[in-house]
Amino acid sequence: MARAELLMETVAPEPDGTSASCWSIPKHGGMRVSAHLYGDRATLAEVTAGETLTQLAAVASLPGVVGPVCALPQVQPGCGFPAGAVAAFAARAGGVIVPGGIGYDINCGVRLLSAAVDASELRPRLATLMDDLLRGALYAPMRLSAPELASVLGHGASWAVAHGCGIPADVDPLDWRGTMPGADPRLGSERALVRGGGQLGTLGSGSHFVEIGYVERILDPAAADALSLRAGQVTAMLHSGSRGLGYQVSADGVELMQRAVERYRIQLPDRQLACAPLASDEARRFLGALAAAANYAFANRQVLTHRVREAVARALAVPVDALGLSVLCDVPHNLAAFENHVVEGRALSLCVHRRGAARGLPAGHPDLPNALRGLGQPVVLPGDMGRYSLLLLPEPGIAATFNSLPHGAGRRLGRAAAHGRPSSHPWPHELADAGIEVRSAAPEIVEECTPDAYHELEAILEVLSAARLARPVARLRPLGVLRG
DNA sequence: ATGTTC
Repeated sequence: MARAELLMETVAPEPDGTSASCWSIPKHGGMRVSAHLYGDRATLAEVTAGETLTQLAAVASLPGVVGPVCALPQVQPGCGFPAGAVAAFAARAGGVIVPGGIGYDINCGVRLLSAAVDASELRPRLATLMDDLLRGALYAPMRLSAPELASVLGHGASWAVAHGCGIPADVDPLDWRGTMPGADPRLGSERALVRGGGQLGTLGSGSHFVEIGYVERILDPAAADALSLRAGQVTAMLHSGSRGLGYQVSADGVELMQRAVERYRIQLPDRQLACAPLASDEARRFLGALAAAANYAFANRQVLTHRVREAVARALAVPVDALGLSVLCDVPHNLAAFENHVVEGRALSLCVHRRGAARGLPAGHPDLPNALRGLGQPVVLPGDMGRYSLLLLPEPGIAATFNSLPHGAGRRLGRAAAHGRPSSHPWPHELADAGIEVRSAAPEIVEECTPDAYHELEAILEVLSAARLARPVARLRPLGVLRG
């Protein structure tokens, strides 16, 4: 059957009045649960044209899955498991852990900082700042001894704070306060340990970035006030993960699970969805390594935060303390974690996999720190470096996605497709004209980041608002971008 | 995403 015909038969607005912002893919073939797709008609058309629909159906057929499998607006085909998708599994129902449902960059995420200083103060020093960051934040690794690395893997962001990178309050807004529980510092792989020893405090390449910007517009004054956000103030956003260590843990995990699939005789629709029962020894080993790699990423973003603070302070010739550059949020988007959810009136402990998807806890959630209990968990939604990003707050409807949001604008064009663009698109000169300072070790990376390679954030926001997943609090505008 | 093929 042609894929378009399959979609015509299986995707339809729900009878209970679900709007065009959420589409249901009913169970068919081997699916154990339905899948929900959040998006406008254009998103639906993209999903129809590619592999995403098949991949969603494959994920929805895995053992112990608790529906619905959710596809967020920027969803795209991934390695077996779509990027921008969420799937939850119940250990008691034979649920599994799926390394492919986390992604190769374990606990890759985006952190947002906001400063007490105004953008007008920074603008004259911007070029100097970006040159400084290019030298100091892109690749300036800390060398860790084996015991030091073990401590990083066990303690995450707090290790970095205890070693001079930041202040204790930095970890307050972080999930698990920056220390994911259950970490096994042995990782189960010597190679992963070797790779981790020399990369802490490095940004990474590809889509990883540091962006210096400012609050362009407040969209929800009461929420912005509660977060001490005001128009004009300097922001810093950084996107980085667990580097070679996380990659190795993930690759080791896929290999481990491919053996587990045979051992437990799991029927797989796609080899890349290799998995093991959450109750198995294989899962126990992988989950320990996963938490350790997540902690490495938390520590990495903390070290990078320290580097950014030092560079901004140097640029303005003020002490670091005077910047008030505080952590507004730190949003992992490649992770799996055990969480309590209520599904069809039943309280369940679920292992929620978020691949290219953020977690956003709604107001009142018991896992929120006291300071955010009444407001909900702020989530930054990065756009592209020529336009803007958004700060969001979860809305009550977010329970429908297991408290998940998209992780950014998402690529519309592949990185290769963004190369060799016609001269009618004089990117990146447009950025210079707009006063945005771009730095990268590799010029072709900048070319890959042309705004037309990304989805419109506005269209994503419309879907999030219509589905009552989140509301916008502030719009952030870039001033300078360092691309890995 | 990734010492982009140990």
